[in-house]
Amino acid sequence: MARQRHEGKHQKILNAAVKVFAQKGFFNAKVSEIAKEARVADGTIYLYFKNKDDILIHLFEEEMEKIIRNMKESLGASSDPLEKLRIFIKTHLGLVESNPAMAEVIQVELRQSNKFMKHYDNRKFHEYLNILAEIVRDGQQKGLIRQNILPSVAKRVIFGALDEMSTYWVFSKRRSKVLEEVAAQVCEILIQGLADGSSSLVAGAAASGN
Amino acid sequence: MARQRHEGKHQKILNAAVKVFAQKGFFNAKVSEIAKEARVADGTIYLYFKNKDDILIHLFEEEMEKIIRNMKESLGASSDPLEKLRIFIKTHLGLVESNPAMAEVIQVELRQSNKFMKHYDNRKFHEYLNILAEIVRDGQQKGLIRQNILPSVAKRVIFGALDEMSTYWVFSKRRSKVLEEVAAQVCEILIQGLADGSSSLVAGAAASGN
DNA sequence: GACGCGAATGAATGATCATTCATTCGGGTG
DNA sequence: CACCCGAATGAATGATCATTCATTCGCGTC
Repeated sequence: MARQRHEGKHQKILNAAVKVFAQKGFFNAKVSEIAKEARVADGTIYLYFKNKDDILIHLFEEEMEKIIRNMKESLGASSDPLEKLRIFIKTHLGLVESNPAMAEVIQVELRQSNKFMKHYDNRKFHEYLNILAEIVRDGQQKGLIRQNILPSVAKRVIFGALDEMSTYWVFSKRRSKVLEEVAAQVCEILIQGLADGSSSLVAGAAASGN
Repeated sequence: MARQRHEGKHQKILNAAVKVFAQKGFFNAKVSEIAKEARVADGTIYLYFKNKDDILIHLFEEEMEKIIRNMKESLGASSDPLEKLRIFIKTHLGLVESNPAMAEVIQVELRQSNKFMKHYDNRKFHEYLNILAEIVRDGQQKGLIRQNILPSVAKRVIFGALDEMSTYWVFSKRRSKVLEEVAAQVCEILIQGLADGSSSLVAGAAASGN
């Protein structure tokens, strides 16, 4: 059993960290708690990570990598930009639903990280945002999204909306089915908001009158 | 000079705290630094606040109160819900522009506060969000906003979008004039997104074709 | 079965701060 | 001026952890 797969403990520690960080927040989390949760000695943590910050950084990096890969794969299913937007939204909220603890950590600590780790520049997060910018740009080229909107603004409007919805959902204890319903509404608002009204009927999200 | 106006030091400490929290984040801020910034002895802080958390709570409470009062006043200028939305967006981003440090603290620590102060329930923040919900509800009654959107979802989509834009703007050092331009774009997206397309021409935000 | 060695342990260390409180300050009062 | 009292001070205290490292473990090898 000894001479463990290196990956084994590394991952075990990260999983424990997600749990503890989600529960107490990064700053109130004790390294010794993470160790306990991972069923590992305090010192062992330092064989796998430089320090407490380093744990958080790895959490981000590795999780964002998975998320980005997964998102790109899901998006591959369609070539229609508006449809892609819908997929993005549903996938994002779906991820939150399937791993609330991770979502909580990423949401809350992501903000923090801007300050307490001035050097860590968060490339991965920007890569994620830029998937959105790309979709918007593509939509503009195809005349489906209004030309006068800056993709860099749109990506933040979309992400911000999703993130705030997630926060709400993660913190409200009613982990009901509603996230599905919420996702649909967010789609409606954002897609109708971005769509170029001059091009005939918009994909179908804005079903109402018109 | 002694026997200071009580209010005097209370406010001086809060102002110092905003500066320090914005710079280092709540957890990395030392009480002694706040004291130094406020030109006050360490112990003096404890004559005005119960503890470090208490400083942050007062910051929230008092600032949100001002913001809410100010926002409600600005909104009084119009009775058209879509126009009100525009006003809300511009006012919110205007506040961020005029007090970035405060915005930074509220944005970042607001999230945190959900965790590290389980008891502090943040009524003020919800009050702020509910201004948005009210506008949306009103718009629905007047047939200007789509009926099938839950105000509770809309308020978070709007707030989330604004908040993310602010984060971006606050952190990017280019404090240029662009926030004005950005506000306009956010208005366009959100107003077209919420508006009931079946009612004739939408207020004017979505100028394009149609 | 004993030796070697990387992995793991967890008690001890040392720094860092929030908070306290004995002391001082300074102006108002008689 | 002498006294009072609330306000302010800041050095000292005590807790809390992150991190280290001397020691132990346990497998694989001969």
